[in-house]
Amino acid sequence: MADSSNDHEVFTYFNEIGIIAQLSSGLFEQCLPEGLTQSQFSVLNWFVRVDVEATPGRLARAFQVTGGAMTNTLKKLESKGFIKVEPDKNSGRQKRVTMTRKGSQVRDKAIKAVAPLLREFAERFPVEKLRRQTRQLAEVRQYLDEYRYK
Amino acid sequence: MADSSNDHEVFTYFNEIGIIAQLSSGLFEQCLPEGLTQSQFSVLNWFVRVDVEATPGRLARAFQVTGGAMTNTLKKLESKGFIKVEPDKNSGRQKRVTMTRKGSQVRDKAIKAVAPLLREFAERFPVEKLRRQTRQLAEVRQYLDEYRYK
DNA sequence: ATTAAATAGTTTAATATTAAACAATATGTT
DNA sequence: AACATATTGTTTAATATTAAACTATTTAAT
Repeated sequence: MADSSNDHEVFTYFNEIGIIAQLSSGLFEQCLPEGLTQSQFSVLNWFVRVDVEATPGRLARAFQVTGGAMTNTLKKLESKGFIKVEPDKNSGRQKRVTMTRKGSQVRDKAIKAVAPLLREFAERFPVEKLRRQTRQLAEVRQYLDEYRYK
Repeated sequence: MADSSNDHEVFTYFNEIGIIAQLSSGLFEQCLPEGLTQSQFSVLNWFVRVDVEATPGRLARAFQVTGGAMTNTLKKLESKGFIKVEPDKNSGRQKRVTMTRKGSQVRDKAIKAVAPLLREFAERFPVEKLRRQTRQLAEVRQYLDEYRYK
């Protein structure tokens, strides 16, 4: 059977994706202001894209990291004054996380800092092509996301 | 201008890639035998795909990690008897790394362990489509790889 | 009502990684 | 030949992450 040669091609596919992820998040992180890490930025950005408030657990699930990792990230963000963490009035074990004005400003600043990279990239790779690829990638992402619960 | 909406689409593109990288390397690593990590496996696999011997520096460059990280990875592999690290006869500061027979066996075992995942994936995503995507991804990878030296 | 089980968040110990300092060796310049 | 510089690899301190133990609270079962 030709199966084992297919293996190699699937492997190569994921290999390319892995390298791109590494390179892009490296370039990306270099731009971030205020010593923001990728994960810290992601949390701030979440508050813009998804919802204005969250529990630590919801964020941990959203980014698929452990609770401990999220506790750590939130501590860093809180100590810089970018988020506020309060006890939930209705539930004694949950907490309520929100982004502060300052957090929102630094998120905007980060977006601006990263924009030139994105623009330059979009010049080289036309957005229509990118959009097509993104659609295909989304299918793959969805497949893998479901696969991990099997 | 419509530039800032383009930004968003480029961002989404890299976001999908980042998530796929995370999920796939997670699934992948779960399969690996002998407590091999992704980086350890990658080094063993390099000895099959690229060359039968290397210096630590060459490997560090190949995987784009720091020298310290490679030192650590090689120590782990050496302690399990999967590679051999010797001083280079011709150069006093370089070392010579090779894979042992045992290392080669465990690499083959890892490949077999991962194969079912790859097969199942290839059933859902036909290899011709994958190949096309891989070609596009390789262009992007190359672009980013050059970009980081600018 | 008690007790058992599940859930939310934190802490701890271990690991993989990086950046920076370091040691040893090689190369180049004068 | 002597000295400065570059290269190779390791070590150290710091960080981000995970898995597992733990605490506190809520929900479910009897």
